[in-house]
Amino acid sequence: MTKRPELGKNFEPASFEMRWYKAQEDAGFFRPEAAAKDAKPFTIVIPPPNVTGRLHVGHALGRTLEDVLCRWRRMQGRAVLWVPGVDHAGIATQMVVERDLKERTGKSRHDLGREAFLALCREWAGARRGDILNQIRRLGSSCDFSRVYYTLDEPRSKAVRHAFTTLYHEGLAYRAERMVNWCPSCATVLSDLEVNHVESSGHLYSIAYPLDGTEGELVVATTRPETMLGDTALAVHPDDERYAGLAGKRVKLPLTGRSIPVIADSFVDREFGTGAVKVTPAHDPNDFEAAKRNSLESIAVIGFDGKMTPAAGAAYAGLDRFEARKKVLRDLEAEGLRRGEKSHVIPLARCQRCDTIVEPLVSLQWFVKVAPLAEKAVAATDAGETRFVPDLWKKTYDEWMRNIRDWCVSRQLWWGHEIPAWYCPDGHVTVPKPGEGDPDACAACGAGKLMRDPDVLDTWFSSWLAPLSVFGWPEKTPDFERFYPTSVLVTAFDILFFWVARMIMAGSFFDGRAPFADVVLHGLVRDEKGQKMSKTKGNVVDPLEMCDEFGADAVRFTLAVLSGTGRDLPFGKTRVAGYRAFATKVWNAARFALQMLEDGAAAPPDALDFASLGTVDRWILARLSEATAKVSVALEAFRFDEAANALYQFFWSDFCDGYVEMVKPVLRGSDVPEKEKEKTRGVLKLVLLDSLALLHPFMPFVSCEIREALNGDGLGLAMQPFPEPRIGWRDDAAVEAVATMRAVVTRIRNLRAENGLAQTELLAIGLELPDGPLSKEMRRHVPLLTHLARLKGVEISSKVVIAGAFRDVVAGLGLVVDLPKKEISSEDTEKLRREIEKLEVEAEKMRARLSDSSFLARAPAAVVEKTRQQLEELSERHKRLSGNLVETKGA
RNA sequence: AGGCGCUUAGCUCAGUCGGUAGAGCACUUCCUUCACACGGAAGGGGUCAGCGGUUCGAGUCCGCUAGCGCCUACCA
Repeated sequence: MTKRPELGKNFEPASFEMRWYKAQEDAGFFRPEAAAKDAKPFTIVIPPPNVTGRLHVGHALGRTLEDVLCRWRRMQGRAVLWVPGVDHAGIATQMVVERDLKERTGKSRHDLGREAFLALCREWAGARRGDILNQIRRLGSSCDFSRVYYTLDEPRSKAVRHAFTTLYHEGLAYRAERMVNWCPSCATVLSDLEVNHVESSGHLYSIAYPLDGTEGELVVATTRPETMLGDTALAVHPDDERYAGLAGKRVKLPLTGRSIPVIADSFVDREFGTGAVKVTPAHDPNDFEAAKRNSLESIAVIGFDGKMTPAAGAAYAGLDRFEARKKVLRDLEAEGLRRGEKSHVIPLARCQRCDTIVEPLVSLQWFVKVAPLAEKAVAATDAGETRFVPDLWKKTYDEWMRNIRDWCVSRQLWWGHEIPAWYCPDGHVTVPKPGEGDPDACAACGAGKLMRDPDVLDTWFSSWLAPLSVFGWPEKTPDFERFYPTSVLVTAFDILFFWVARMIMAGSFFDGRAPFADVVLHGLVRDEKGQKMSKTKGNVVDPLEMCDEFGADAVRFTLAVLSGTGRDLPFGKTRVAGYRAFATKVWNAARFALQMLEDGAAAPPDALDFASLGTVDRWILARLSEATAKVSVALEAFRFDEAANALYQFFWSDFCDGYVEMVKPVLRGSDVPEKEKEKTRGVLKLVLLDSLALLHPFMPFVSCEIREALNGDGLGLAMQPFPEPRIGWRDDAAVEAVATMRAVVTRIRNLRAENGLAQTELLAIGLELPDGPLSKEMRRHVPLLTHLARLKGVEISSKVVIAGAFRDVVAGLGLVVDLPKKEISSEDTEKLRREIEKLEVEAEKMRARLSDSSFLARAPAAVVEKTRQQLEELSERHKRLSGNLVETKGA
């Protein structure tokens, strides 16, 4: 038998959190095998953090919500499998390793060679992987670490190859020369999603192109003068009268002397600039298309290194593209061809990774034709196979799917999945069939000397397969059979397109089933003031440091409470400190309960006969049941904030401030029969244990530590049943009685405070209410009222006469308080007057409503009735409060 | 340029079926009484962005205006 822990006076989460994590992981609780054999699975695949990184608050949020779901479902008896993983992060990792290599040895990856560099990456990633997984553990995440996946390991490589070769042979993966987003700094192509569009201030320059053969010039406006060196035409709108007759003529391209045609094409916007536009097919997507339509030549004047090519002319070749811009402008100035400039806002495309301005370049790359996949994905989501939470994201998803463009999947990197494509000396492409090995000869010509494509695949090409590949797909493994499709995906909305949409495409296409039933999209974590966290602002909060300072339980609870309705969440130290106070409260309430339970036996839960319990006991059980129901309903709807708040409210207000204070006189009273005490101790223990179980998904550590002190078996709460609402515990009469008592006590305390009465000054009061169940309850609880409100006498009847006493209406009953000081100060009189005035205004509104025939005719009877009652209560209260004033005057 | 969202207490945010507004933090006063000062008790504080409409009744539904945020996009 394990020794029960003592709950120390100070709450120190660090002293037990990791002990509990290890105990539960070692016990195998986090594996689905811990559940009953026929248990229904509940599955989540973790969005794999980058191997380069350290866990940030965004991860902490996602992992917290996932863990709440997993722990909750596990307690409900489901076979929970939460698969952890790590992403190899192509560009990010390669950049970090390259930088490190440069710093240590001064060498570049090219100096080292591909194989040696990859070995370095593997070593580096391998060393980091464990750290990330331990950071996930630190948060309390109950993942099955026997099933860790890494997006670049053997099973995942198989899946990637299977997916790519399948797409290729279905005609959905193809190689083509297209205009792509090129990052000159990363020296790779990027997908459209990896480019950020940032509005920046720039200039719109006007340049004159002299007509060839005749007098005159054509002025065009451009934001990128350096590309003019690659112009192969000028374009005007066919219906533009200003330029009528110019189409078909030629102009002299300044600085080069080349003669280029003027064409008419309706893609030109007549309103913009001068209405005439230069056409640079090699460096602008629009112009690229226009060139195809008009059979124009394409001249690349900017290279993959971001520098001007020889085709730009000897004067410019080798210059950086932005240097070239300046020189072109100077040279045009010198030739007298500049026609002014104005400032202009340009949406600049920047590399998501390094912020370099992306260059549109024509290049031969691999693409995936995603439209057919998108169609399947939308069909799946339309059919409700996958639901979005909150569902407004469905619109965004649909919109993106409708306008989807082909996905460029090749990357000119070394770190990643190699593309399974081979080329023969004649340039034929050979891609093996799914399941086949590497080819020996060209599929087209049989040539033997094949060269593998040197490029790797976009990292997201492995990520989008995650829900399939983590279970060993395309193999029909037992895990795949049992756990695919998964239950829930939790992630931030910023990767809806990158990842979520693509996973749904992959699942629907490759397997025929969408990969998850629900997608929970949470907001982005910001700092306490709602500002974006950034290193430059210095407002980045490290969740692991927060766990060390306040405990993982507090961090988790805070994130859950803030997760709200999918909006951004303002997170920071003071918030976490606030919820650590809640953990402390739980801790101290447990210490109190333990003290009480030491005094004698507690009735075991199954021996508690609800009907035989006192009102206060029945009240707390009814409230517990209500709270339990709220938590369950909220969790079913993924409203983590509502669930957490319901627990917070119940535990602090009802249990600590209410129940505990009300049972103290019972448990400590010398005249209370032991039998009654035993029952109340039983209820106290039961409510605390149930609260801990309800709390466990949110605060797994402190809940276990306390339960162990109460009921030590060394096992904690992970496998304990999750409480369910009890219909038999519903007790409206008890709820009303206690609410009334608490309202009365509050009003008396309030009067005491307003009149500056000391605690030692005992008051005589009267409660006016008709005979009935409520008055019986009040009579029964006179000792309790006396204790809570510091009274010396309580008279209960339909009419209480105490000369000069203060009269009010509280919770529907008349309250008479014999205040020792009969004169009300002028300040208090003023306050009373204001209160009475407010009542008059309110009452007047109600009278007006009740005399409105259309209200009486059209409003539901219940609403009318309720209004009548309210008016009655208001009038009664008005009468009594006014009476206090009259008596003062008379005195 | 399109699409989506937001505007409620000093701050950060909830608000279900339309029935007359809540929480946390902060603030004020009192209290170290035997679970807890990371606490207790009692308070103060809101024209629900503005205008109009539907309705007996609007924070809630509809339209417009203003401000803010996000996403998507090949206007040089």
